[in-house]
Amino acid sequence: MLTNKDNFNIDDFYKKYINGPQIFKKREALEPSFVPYELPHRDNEIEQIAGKTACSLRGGVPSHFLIYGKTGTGKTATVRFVSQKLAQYSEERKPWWIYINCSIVSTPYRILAHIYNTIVGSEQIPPTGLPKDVIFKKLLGLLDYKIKNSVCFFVLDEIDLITDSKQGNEILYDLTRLDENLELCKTCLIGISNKVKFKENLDPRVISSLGEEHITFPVYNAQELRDILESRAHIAFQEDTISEGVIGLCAALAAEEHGDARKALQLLRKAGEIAEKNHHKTVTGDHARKAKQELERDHIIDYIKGMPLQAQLVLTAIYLISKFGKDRIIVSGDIYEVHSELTNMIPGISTLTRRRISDYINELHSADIISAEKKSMGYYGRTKVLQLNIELKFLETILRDIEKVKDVLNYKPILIQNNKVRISNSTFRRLG
DNA sequence: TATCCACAGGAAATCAGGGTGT
DNA sequence: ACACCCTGATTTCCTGTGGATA
Repeated sequence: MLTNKDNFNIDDFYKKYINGPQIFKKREALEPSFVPYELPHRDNEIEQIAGKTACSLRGGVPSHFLIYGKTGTGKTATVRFVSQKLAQYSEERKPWWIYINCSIVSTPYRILAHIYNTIVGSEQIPPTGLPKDVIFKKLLGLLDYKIKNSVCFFVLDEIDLITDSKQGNEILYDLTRLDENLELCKTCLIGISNKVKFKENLDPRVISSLGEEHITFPVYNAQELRDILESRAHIAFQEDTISEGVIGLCAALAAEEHGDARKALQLLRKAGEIAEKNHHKTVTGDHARKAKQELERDHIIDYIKGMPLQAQLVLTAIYLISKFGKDRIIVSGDIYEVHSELTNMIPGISTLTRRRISDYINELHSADIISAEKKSMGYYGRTKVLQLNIELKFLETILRDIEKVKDVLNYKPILIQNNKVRISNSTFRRLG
């Protein structure tokens, strides 16, 4: 990271950069959004999706279906790939494909607005304000008017993110029933999920129209990952810039964690960037290993910096307890207390309830920043015992960058100051 | 063995902040 | 100005629970 601390000269930097070795030819080819001309090891899945959607070429209506598979198994890329091919073969009845990433477009209103705005090509529906049913009616009119005699595919990526709420199920139900209210246009819903068991909290009515047919994407093994990297590297890098074995190494590193192709590609890109930054002519195994470390760090940093302030304060509370309470066991009650102390010290920040803190703890847990284990202390109640999963020093550097947090990083929480006894329970004494 | 602690975590309600059309 | 809409964050209310202790 470049800061303006010593003598960084931006002119020199750019000159050096321009004259330095050129590694990339087409960096975008390593981005997740890139749709390649060929998809290695996905013939089977391509065939299945093509099979399910082909009837649209002859005016038929494909039935809704689901796609399962872990992250980085090529689900989205394959759908995009098939959709592009399909478009080549449909001259009169050009189908529409509308992609909705439920992690971004996450509410019923916004899903409807997104579909509408995508079709008209401008932001006609404002981000909020209108009643849902009004948009729904407008959308029906639009579909019939604009997509006459053709099929509109809705691809809901990360669909599992909306199915745990009542309204999420509502909107899915509405979308699967669109056709009943349409005269000329037909629709097909494709749900993509990386959780296999997400059907559990799916409305039975939705399952019956969406969940009966599905396609499952298996994870890639190391050899398959290698093939994928090989073909992308060919597009992305200049000739002879990748040294022997780098591709295999990236594939192997990514295969360690369930064969995630997105990660493998990221790794390769990062390795290239590291080489480029250091003005090396070729990408080496060292670059790849370094890339792995940096990616992990970057991910944690981005995640923490992107959290809401209250969540950052919860993490800070955990940080302070770990820092000052050597060997002390961290339980949720302690976090609540320390968090309350912190919010009282920082102006403009409200104190939260236990319930809310509990949710934030869960979020940190599922982000793997902390580990948490439910534990019973018998007569002394039940709680969660937590532990930081990242290094204290590293966490400190991240927290230091957060404006409202950095001033409290040396605060010694009260419950640690009078270490000997906990007032309302003896959890500490018993466990410590 | 009944009790009781210190929470976990689900469901629904509330609030504030961004909007709408009339 | 007014009545109403949607959302995200949070609170309120609540039921459930493992196991040491009385």
